[in-house]
Amino acid sequence: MRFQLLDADYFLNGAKPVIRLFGKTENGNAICAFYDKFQPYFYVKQGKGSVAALKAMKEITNIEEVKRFIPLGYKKEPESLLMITVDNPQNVPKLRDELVQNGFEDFDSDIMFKYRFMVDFGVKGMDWIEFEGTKAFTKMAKVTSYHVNKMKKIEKNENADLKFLAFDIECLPADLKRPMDSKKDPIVMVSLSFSPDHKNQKSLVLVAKPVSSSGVQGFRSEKELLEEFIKVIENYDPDMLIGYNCNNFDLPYLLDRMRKHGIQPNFGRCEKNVFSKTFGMMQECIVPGRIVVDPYQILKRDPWVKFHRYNLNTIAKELLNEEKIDVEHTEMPDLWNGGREGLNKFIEYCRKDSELAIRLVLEKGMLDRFFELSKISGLLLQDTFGGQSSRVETMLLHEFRKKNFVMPSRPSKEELLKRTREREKKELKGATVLEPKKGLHTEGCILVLDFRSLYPSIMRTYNVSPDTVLLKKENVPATKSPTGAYFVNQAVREGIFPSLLKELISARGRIKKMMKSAKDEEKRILNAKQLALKDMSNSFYGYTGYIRARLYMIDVANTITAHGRKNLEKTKKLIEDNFAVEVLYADTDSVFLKTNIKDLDEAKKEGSKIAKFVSDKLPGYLELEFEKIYKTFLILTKKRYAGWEFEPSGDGWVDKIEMKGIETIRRDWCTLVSETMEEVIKIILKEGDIQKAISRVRTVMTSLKNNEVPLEKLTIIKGITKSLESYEGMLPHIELAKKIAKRNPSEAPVVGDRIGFVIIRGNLLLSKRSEDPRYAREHNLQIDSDYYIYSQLFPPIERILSAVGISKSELLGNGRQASMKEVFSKNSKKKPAVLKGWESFVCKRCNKSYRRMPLSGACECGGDLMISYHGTLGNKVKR
DNA sequence: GCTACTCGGGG
DNA sequence: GTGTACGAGTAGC
Repeated sequence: MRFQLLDADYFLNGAKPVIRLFGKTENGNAICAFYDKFQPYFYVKQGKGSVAALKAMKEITNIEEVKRFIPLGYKKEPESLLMITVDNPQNVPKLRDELVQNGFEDFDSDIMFKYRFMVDFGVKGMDWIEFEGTKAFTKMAKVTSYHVNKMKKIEKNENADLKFLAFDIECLPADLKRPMDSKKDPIVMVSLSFSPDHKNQKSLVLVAKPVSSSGVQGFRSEKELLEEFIKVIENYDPDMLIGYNCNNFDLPYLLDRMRKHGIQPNFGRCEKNVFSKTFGMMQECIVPGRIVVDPYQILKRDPWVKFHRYNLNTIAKELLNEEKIDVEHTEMPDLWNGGREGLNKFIEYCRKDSELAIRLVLEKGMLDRFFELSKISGLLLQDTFGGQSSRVETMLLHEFRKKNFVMPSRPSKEELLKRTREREKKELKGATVLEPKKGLHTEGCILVLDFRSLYPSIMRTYNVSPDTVLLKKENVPATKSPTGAYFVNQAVREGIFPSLLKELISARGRIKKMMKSAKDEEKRILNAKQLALKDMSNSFYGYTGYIRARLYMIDVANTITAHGRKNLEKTKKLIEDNFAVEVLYADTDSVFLKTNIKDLDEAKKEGSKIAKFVSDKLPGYLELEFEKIYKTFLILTKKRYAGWEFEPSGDGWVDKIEMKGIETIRRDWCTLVSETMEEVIKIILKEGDIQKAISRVRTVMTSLKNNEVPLEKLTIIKGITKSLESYEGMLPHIELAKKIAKRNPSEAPVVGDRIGFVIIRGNLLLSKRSEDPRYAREHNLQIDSDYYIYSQLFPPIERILSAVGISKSELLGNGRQASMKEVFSKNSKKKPAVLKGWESFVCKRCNKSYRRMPLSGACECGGDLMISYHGTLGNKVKR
């Protein structure tokens, strides 16, 4: 028999642990395999511990002396350790603690039993397993089950056919002013979406009301509804249970409501109930034998793609070009209690949410990457949704088993504290970021070159690894790192990290080659695989500096960044000494070079030439690559720039505006600001016309003054995070919330609401002049154009324009106007004084503020200028 | 500019 | 479950 491993756990048969593997066969049948011949064990180093005490412990079934390497620092020979076998996994923590108290040092003692098993059998998550066994008749699984005698991993690339079920609940709040309360507020609806179809239906909505129609099933009570929910899941038997934010909301809520009605939340694939665990702010729900997929959590943690907001509506709009049905949660009670029409709307609203959730997962191939991460790291699919460190550690565990290493325990509270304190003295130094040549660059193409996987290459080139660093001076061939640490040469021993990286990188190379001839489905999977490999290779450096890592080694982390800094310096020098280009900027692993080449193809040639030249002169695996061209480039500060990018594509070029670190969209800006910023940047980069950019801003200012901007574009949205009374300061949205509450107590905003407001004209304090846009329109209130110009529009626009030499007063039209020639002239040596950050020059007499010192040294009105910092006036400026 | 704290999603 | 868990953005200094 063969199956693909989806989930695993264990149960006790008397005192005997039985491993339980859940999976899917090649025919798409759910299956469960039991293995009862595996014993828990861990290692200790004797230290000051007493072996006699050890032998007296009755839970220990065997003690064996073994030789193992400990991967903290280079050791020539393995050490003598005691391998302790235990009757029951549950006894391990207690025993371990006792032994540690007794002076032993523990290893491999906090590895979950299922992973211990998988590692020892060389099986990773989503692997295919072939086994011999006999059919089992047991209550310990609800799917076809077997007792396994022999098993092994087999090579097979395809994935089994899986069943997906997405769900969404709707609750009815008893009190609209309070947050949802699972003790009081019932679940009135649950929608389910299936893939493939369930009984020829794509979806189903269960409703706690006696209504029924196609795709709608009514019930007399919440209790009956919940019981049916469990039945449908059991009946359909999905592998994946999908819900948007279901880990934090839907599932815990369902569990609470089921508990209230005395319903066992048993909708996994065995006798074990569904449960949720809380840690810190997060919750995670476990459905034994199935995989809980929460698209919200997956998207939120995705390091490659960022969204402005992560609510289902925004995400569905961005990814599926589809929106939720428009129902405010405050109208839910009315829809529920009103007529059939409202109820239908509510039902379809609910249905749509689970449809969107399942479509996100399936149409966007959201799980592809995690299937591959699972196969590479060894984690069960469910666990790949978590952090990077567990991926690294599980992969290491597999490698350690092969190479005779043991795994140190997770750091204790005390150890964490120690590390934090140590960190204050011996900080983790980061990468080099060169001070950029600020401003607009349009004279020639800007070449961007960067190092192909810099940190992995460094680790491989210099054999940097936790198990190759010399903890004390030793007489072995070793190389000194820029930090002064020594790492043994590869000939002595290839480090575990470099060797794993070698495998990951060469596997990625193979996959990328295969991708070239692949298409459609195959190509998609290969792409997911190569991304997962890249993800994994990039995790190793960060892991060594991650404070909770089992193999936390700050010296190793520091060595890596030190090599990176040295390498970047060397690269800069090599380029400056040998090519007629100017290094405008460099950050970590990339350099930005200004050329005088106008032609894209020629620029590309030059870029490749420089990349090759540098790569040839750098050691080992370090390789500089030509990445892209910017025809024009605007850099404001370190990490903040925009460029008109051209990327080679086939025979031609594709262009786009690329922005890094320059935010055009922020929650606390109205859309007018975002739009204007984008336009301004586009004009500057594509047309190189700063005057046009300025006049664009002036046009916006004018239309603000003339009341021509629609209120939607001026609405600022802020959330209410606590009760209105508990706000101490004056905040516009809070004052508005109070106003609304006074006008119409039934609409009073509550915690969690987001308030949209505009600022209207008047003599009151700013925060008192916030108004509901609808109310403002109905009562024909005028907006405060000055507020929008000076407080909203200007700060971000000014940051951009000041980088191209335009001051605020110039922008306002009351200062000297910079001519095109002047703006573009390369070296206007007579630079007027320019202040940093939020500083400005303010006239003592008329209060006019200047970003740059006027040439006269005084204000237009003749008044003295003062330096203002954060709005506080400081020293008088000498004329 | 830097640090501390808050909040996210869900109804 | 042989365990553990964040990070971006904003307010406050």
